[in-house]
Amino acid sequence: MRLFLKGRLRHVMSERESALLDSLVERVERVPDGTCILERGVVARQSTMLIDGFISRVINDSGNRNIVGLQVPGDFVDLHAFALKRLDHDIVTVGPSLVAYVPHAKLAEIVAQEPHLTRLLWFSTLLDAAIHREWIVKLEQLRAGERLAHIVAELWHRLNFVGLADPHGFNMPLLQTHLANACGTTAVHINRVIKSLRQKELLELNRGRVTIPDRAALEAYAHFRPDYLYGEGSLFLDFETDSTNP
Amino acid sequence: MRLFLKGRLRHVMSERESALLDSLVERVERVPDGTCILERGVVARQSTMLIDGFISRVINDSGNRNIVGLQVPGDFVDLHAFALKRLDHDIVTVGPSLVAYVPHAKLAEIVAQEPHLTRLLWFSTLLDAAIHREWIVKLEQLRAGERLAHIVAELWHRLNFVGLADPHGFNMPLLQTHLANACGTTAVHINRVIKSLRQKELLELNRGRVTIPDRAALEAYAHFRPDYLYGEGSLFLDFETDSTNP
DNA sequence: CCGCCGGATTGATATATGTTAAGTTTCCGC
DNA sequence: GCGGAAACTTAACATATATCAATCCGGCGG
Repeated sequence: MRLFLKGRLRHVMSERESALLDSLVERVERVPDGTCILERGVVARQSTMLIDGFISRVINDSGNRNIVGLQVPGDFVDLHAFALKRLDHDIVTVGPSLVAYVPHAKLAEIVAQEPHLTRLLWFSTLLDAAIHREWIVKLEQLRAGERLAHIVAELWHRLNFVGLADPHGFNMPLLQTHLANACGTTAVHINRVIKSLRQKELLELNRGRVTIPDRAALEAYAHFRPDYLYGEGSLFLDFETDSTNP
Repeated sequence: MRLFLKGRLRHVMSERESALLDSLVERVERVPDGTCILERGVVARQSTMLIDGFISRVINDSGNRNIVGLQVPGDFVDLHAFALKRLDHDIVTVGPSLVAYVPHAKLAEIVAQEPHLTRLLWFSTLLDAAIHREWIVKLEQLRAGERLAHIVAELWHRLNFVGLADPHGFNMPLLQTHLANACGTTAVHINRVIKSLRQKELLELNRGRVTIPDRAALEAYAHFRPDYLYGEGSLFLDFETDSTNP
């Protein structure tokens, strides 16, 4: 779990807290592509940390598989289920992944005894909410090409936080179908849009690999501003104000 | 603050906890229409409970005022700011409103001493996240008319939880411009869509008042399923499992 | 090596929505 | 009650995207 909040608030977590978090893991498991780890409406007794691979948040409606969020390594994917108990969406792997499970009983002990760590966990779930909000803006305001560029820009930054991006792109298991579902458009149209971005030399997309020739140009095209990701030195500066640290 | 989580988890909150929450309020204030209560990027030292009126979550981008969420009485609007410290969006009143402020220092004490109540507060922020996700689905999948119907259906349920809806509609200060910004469309188009819904007898929209002739029909049209709102008896059934209650 | 299959690509046509512009109604201060 | 601003309404036209249909391509099992 050493990737948890890396690039974000890792520095305000003490070594003791890090070790404590590690000790919560009950089981590590390799899961194949397309596995539903936690289903909408089912009572959850554990939450999942993503160690390797990609995970999508999916809401099914009248046959459509809408992707409402994407998770990368280091994300405490369904920590939401600790407070919500039953999720409103499915948690589905994209590509083979490695996950770690943390029982809710142990999280309850943390909440009872570790206010500072509790607040960090709470923070990490609200980070997801901030990302949701940016997706809403993206869907309200951008057109398909810009939406795709926005998702790619976001993924680059989030993967960069955990050391999985390089200056010219990153590896990614998402198919064009997934990207279409995440952009609120069709596979046919996302394909046309990819072609157009390729011609503009903003983006190259091959099986499993995204290439970004000029990241600044891509981000400008996507109206992307990274501050909502709460990376170190951006929106989040002074966590310790009126601290709950013991 | 007696409206907080009403219709949702109010029943798992003890009288002691309710009184404790009430005691956190430092100041109650009447604020006029269009006031920005908390601005993106500004360090927050208190959070706001909405007592009366409406509040919008707004993200400005290149001149557009995108509404990424709406809050109704009983909502602990910017509780997110307690864990995030700086918000990624603005909190803006729609119509004159009555709000109560809770200092973060007092919330920090709650986190340190009241694990059960902490978890309820955490829950309420994740409820916002669940609503964000449903908005994402709405924007990905529905067309403008269905989006508008969806927002109206959602508002009816949320207002109903706190006793502010009636069987045939509710009062609402949102202008057509607001609805357009929340549906990711233009004021001109939202107007066309309102006309069409009126003709279909699904919706009547006058200044300050929404009339719903046939709620079941409206919800069917909007593909609306209320379970993501975590009303009593829906997704959220057994909060006390592996409880943190002392 | 062949054939198959899932994913990617391209084309033609239909539809929803954006844009611009002009008019109408409602509200509110004077 | 009058004048003006703000909100709402309608129209004509431009464009992005959906839909339907066909083809292409690459990996993989036989």
